[in-house]
Amino acid sequence: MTELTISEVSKQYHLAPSTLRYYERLGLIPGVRKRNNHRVYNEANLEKLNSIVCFKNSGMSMSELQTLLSYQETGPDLDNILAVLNEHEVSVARQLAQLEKYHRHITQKVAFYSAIKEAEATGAPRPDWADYKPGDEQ
Amino acid sequence: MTELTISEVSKQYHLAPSTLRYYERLGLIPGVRKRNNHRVYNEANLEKLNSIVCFKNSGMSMSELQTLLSYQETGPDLDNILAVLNEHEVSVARQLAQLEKYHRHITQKVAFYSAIKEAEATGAPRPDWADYKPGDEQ
DNA sequence: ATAGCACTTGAAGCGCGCTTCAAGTAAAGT
DNA sequence: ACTTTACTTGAAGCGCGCTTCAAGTGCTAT
Repeated sequence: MTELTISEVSKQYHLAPSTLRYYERLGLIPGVRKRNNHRVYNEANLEKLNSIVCFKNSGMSMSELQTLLSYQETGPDLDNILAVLNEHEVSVARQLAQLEKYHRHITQKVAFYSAIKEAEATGAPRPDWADYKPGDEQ
Repeated sequence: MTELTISEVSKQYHLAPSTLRYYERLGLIPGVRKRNNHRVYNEANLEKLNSIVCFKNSGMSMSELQTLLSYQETGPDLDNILAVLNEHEVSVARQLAQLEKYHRHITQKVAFYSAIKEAEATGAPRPDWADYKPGDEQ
């Protein structure tokens, strides 16, 4: 039975206390109890927070999060939850693919500029970006 | 010798014309020519734009981009370019790892709620999130 | 000539996700 | 008794990345 204060949660999750209060205000962390008017976070609260961090950091907006979490309160409304989750999964898969592309682009730029530096040092001919440029497919 | 108008570039890159002008204002796309006071984008401009999109969408801020592109004008300043590029590559690699984790979390939630729906339909016992929850390592 | 269209500019405005602020409270330490 | 520490609240403010706006320019079609 873990019970944490707001500053403990803040440190553990790398979120400012103001952010935690903000999330609660939006209705994202319902049912946070208080002792002497100070917040006390239980495991259920922290699990919600885990989800919030995951969804938010994977590109879900606050209002989408509100919608999703409202489906979990009322019912829970399995069909709507699954619809949102599936849609978000697709979105994250797309982001992953894009980010991998960008990562390749960046490593190629690193290789390119390293090659220029090499050439500069050895007096060899300047390399051509065309030889490094990522393919433009899609 | 490709030459595109602002609205053509806008469509091709899925960026509003106002965004293209904004980037230019920030100094991110230097040397855009004008014909009858209308912008004409050449291949060099578009290549810069490609880089901007890549770096921006992989989490680089506008001011970091300004810094990076300033290193490319003056010199170019290979050491500073490489420093920024290497740092950003590390950042993107981290983002990729995190996003993969989030993706796993989300697919597990999908599986969990699908299992609940199944159980609801068949009258089987309700599944337990503990059996789906991603490991909390790190 | 006159209208319409595609652009131009500088300045102001906007939405999101927090953050900061001033003022208050309640328990613990000296 | 008084201070310190750790929170509380509602409201206002902020930074980023654009976007919108009003007013203007110059080419083309009727």
